[in-house]
Amino acid sequence: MATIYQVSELASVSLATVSRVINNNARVSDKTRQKVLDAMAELGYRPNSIAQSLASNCTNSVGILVSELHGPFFGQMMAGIEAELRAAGKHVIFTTGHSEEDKEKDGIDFLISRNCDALILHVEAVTDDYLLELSKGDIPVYLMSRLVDGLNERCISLDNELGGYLATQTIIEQGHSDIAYIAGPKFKPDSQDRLAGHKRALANFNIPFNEELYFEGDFKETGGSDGLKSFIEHKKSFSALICANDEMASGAMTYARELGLALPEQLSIIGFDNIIFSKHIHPKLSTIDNPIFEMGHMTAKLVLRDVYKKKDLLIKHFFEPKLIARDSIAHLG
Amino acid sequence: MATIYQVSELASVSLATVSRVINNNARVSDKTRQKVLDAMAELGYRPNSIAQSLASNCTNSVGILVSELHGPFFGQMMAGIEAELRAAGKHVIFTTGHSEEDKEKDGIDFLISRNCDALILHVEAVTDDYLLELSKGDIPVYLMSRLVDGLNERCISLDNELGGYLATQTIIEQGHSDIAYIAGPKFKPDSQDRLAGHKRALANFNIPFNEELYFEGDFKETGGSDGLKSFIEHKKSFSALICANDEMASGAMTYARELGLALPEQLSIIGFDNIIFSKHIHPKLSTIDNPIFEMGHMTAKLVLRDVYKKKDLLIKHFFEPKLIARDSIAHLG
DNA sequence: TTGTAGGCGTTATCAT
DNA sequence: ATGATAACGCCTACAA
Repeated sequence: MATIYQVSELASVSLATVSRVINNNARVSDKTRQKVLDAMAELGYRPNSIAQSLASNCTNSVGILVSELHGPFFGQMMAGIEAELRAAGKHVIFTTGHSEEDKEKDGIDFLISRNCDALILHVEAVTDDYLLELSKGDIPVYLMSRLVDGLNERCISLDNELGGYLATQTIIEQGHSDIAYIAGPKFKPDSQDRLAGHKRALANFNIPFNEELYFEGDFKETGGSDGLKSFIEHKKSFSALICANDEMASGAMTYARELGLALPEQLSIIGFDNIIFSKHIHPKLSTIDNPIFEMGHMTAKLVLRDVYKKKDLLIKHFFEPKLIARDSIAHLG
Repeated sequence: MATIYQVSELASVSLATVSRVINNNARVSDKTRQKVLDAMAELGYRPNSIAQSLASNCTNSVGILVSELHGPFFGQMMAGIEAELRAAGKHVIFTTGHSEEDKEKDGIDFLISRNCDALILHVEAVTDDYLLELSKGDIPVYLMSRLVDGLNERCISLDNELGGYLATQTIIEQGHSDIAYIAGPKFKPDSQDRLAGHKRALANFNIPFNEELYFEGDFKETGGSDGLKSFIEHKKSFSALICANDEMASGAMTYARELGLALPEQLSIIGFDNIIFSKHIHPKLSTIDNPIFEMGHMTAKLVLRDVYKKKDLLIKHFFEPKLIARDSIAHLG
């Protein structure tokens, strides 16, 4: 591999001049520049990015922590981030936190040790205090789908409360009042906010919240089936089921069908996230759109603006969910 | 940030000694080691991985190129790779190729420029010759789901031909002989092999291959619906549909239902890949299992063994697909 | 076992 | 506009 030194020799100029044409951040005469360019071409020279990083203290890489690498939700999120960053020549190091505090911290340490220029985190288990502390460090930290007081400028998030409200409102407006709710894990902010929205909608329509029609799921298919099973075993009666994400809605549907329930006639279901597959579930799932791909884009833009000093980037910190009405809700009465 | 030099001062030893305890690759007396360890702790020292990389010519990072970051297939693949590599302290840089030759090459260049220790590629558009040439370079290249002559030791792949055979055999054994086939894009090796298996099975059972019941899809939901639509518009008659992946099967099912077809009674469908959602499709999709998560693991192990010289790693280069029988195939006659 | 010193390939600050 | 030269933080012969 050719080095900058060999290029400078072949072009009969100094090291510094070659560096200047590489970064083109200082005036170099056209003649000299051409000589250098030719020499680089002849040698097939490529700058060594590691050496560049060491000397410039900038690695051009941003570390991303997601809960899982697979799954429709994180897939969209990563795709959004990568597309934007890659176009700017930055690269992206992914790691996982699996929604567990230790693993999240471990992942963050891992990313820090790689000298990332910035961190984009989708963390769920770690405390706000930890994040506040982390933000005092050398590496700027950005948060997706999580709002931390004092870090507002570093957060890109969805109005989950509104989403929760919307879902419940939709169900109520179709005439339902016996409504079951399968939430996500209690400790996750997304779960809490969606549930809060649900309760606000109920209150708004004067429907009491019924603990017996509440189940804490896991945001996976099993959460949906387990929840529905639990309601049924306890002989609860309800005409509609709200699931805090589409995967649980999907699990619930599969289970409902095993029970022989006609969907949506005997049970209306609504999900949350609008993952790609939700329109291929039968009946097509009504859900709340979560623009996670756009949010990924936006977070990347935020990093580009703040860390890499790109100009003219419009940042939107809050995204509004909206209803996607399909076929999984029946009108009652 | 503390440097190795400050640690050496505080511990009153030389730079070299500190380096030795960091890498513990040379004998250091327990007393000295402890002094150094204490000093590191006191300063909150962390080695600068960039400097380590420059000096040692090893970045501890492996570059991964996938077609897409989202999607159930690549999600599983990435998760498999990351889990294994992360456990070994290596990090992982992802980028995308979008199944287009230019973008794939571009992605590979991008990865190379980051001095990855190895490349794991899932490329579909680039030629074999290009890969052969690439392999002559400094960075070892590993291939997933693609077999290139001369690079066999660097490939981890699935017997797609067998999978294609299995799918078709299953359908035939249920009494079907009018069988439509929606393939993946022609240029993708996976598509070609699955189709080859399909044809072999037909031949084996003395069923002629019917061009009119063949459609080239795109491996996405739309491919399935478009294919089915095309068959129907041309008034072809068939009782079973084989899709070269689950996403197309899902798209086809959704469309079939829009047409009012009873599934599986009026149309049997089988997919390929066994993505997570396939069991939540209604009727539950029969399909061919593609152990892509395990293949990701295995590829990572291969890199660990060959590039990072880990011992005792058993490598399996070929994976066999197997049938997952569920509810989307009806017995005929 | 421990220390010395040169090198890894750049960037960046001075001069000139 | 161009050239010396000192960082950047670490690894690794080689020497002691």
